[in-house]
Amino acid sequence: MGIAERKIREKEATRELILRVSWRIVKQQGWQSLSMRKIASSIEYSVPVIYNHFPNKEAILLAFVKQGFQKLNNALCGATVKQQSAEQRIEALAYAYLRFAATNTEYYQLMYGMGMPSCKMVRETAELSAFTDILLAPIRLVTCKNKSKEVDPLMKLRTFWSMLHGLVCITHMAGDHSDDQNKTVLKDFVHSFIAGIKN
Amino acid sequence: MGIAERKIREKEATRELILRVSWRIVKQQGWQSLSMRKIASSIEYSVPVIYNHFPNKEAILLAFVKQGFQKLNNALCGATVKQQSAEQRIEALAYAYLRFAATNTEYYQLMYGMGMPSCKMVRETAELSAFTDILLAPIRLVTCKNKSKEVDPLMKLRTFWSMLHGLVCITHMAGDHSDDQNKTVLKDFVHSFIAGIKN
DNA sequence: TATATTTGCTAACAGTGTTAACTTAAATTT
DNA sequence: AAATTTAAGTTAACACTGTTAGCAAATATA
Repeated sequence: MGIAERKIREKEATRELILRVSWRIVKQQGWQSLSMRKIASSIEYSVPVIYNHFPNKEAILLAFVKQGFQKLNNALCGATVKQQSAEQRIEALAYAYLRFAATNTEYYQLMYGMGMPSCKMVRETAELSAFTDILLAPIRLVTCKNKSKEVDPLMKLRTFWSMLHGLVCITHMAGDHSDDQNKTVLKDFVHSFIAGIKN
Repeated sequence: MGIAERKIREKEATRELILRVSWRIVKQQGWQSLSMRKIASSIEYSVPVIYNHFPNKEAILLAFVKQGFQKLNNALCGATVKQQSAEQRIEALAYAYLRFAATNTEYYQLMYGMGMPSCKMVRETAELSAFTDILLAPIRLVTCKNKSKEVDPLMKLRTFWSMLHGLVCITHMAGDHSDDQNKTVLKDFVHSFIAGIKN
């Protein structure tokens, strides 16, 4: 009996439809003004139908958070494979991170700006732990190589992440998307960061 | 005729009452659930009265943003006066910044988390330009001293601010308020930052 | 074909920010 | 002091928001 399967397929289809129209609304009007009624009218169903696919509005936004981290992870992975040394990889990661934040502002805002409920989220969502793993890998390589000083890779990860996110925030806030200054700041950052874990 | 003056005084009094009860609500229930009706019932007036003192709700929150930057500026100034060298001042600023963010989470969230309308705000609000001046002063001192390389103080300010804010964000997100790790990361940051502007 | 189940709808509840219209109180002018 | 003007504060509404209970219709199972 393929009926059940067809139903599952249909359900999945409308679920993705909801996400698709939601994303269109987010891009057009900002995620602040995404509403259940707007979604409902876009998918040409009544409002309660949405609740058959998502427990609440937050779950829809959370889906985008995960989607965003997946995209970010892909971008980061794509940036590392080309590089040879761990140091070059770290630098490439930093550039890729900033490029992602600059070109996917809606995603980035959702990923970080949603009132930061992330205390539990960091551990629970797979996409986020994958993200930290990607950043951690080349850091581990460098820290292991030089055993003169004992440096905690997890601490260095935090340093690196703080650096990147801070730069994105301030850049975003200044409304300055001329990458001139940013690249200089980033270069500055990355080089001193790498120097900090090497010696 | 002191009537007009008394009226001005009364008006100012209820304005401050609005801010006072609003802040109480923010601290108790979070700024997300601050509402005009809650404010109205707290001040024992009807809702439209609030609009005689503030054009809209955002203006109330903006008042807290300014208040927050004033408090931050005070904390930063208090931290610098004790220090002798510019390098020590920079380090003290960094610690004071993190301490402020840790102890005044509500303020910090409002100052940065309000959907970042700050594009115009950065230039327009006096408290923010005062803030940047405070950070900029010791940076300028160090950059001027060493004329071997030409470093842009404004760029270094961005680097410094990014560093601090990024660290606050990630710390906040991790829900980790044990200052052990943070202090190590911050020390790491500050030293490499100072090294970056010296040579 | 009759029964059970899922699906989708309308309408409502309890909120939100904001504002127009009206009443009451206060201050000014005659 | 009385009449008029001005300011203050109220109620009630508008247009939204997320969420859910109750009911009708379409579908799948027995």
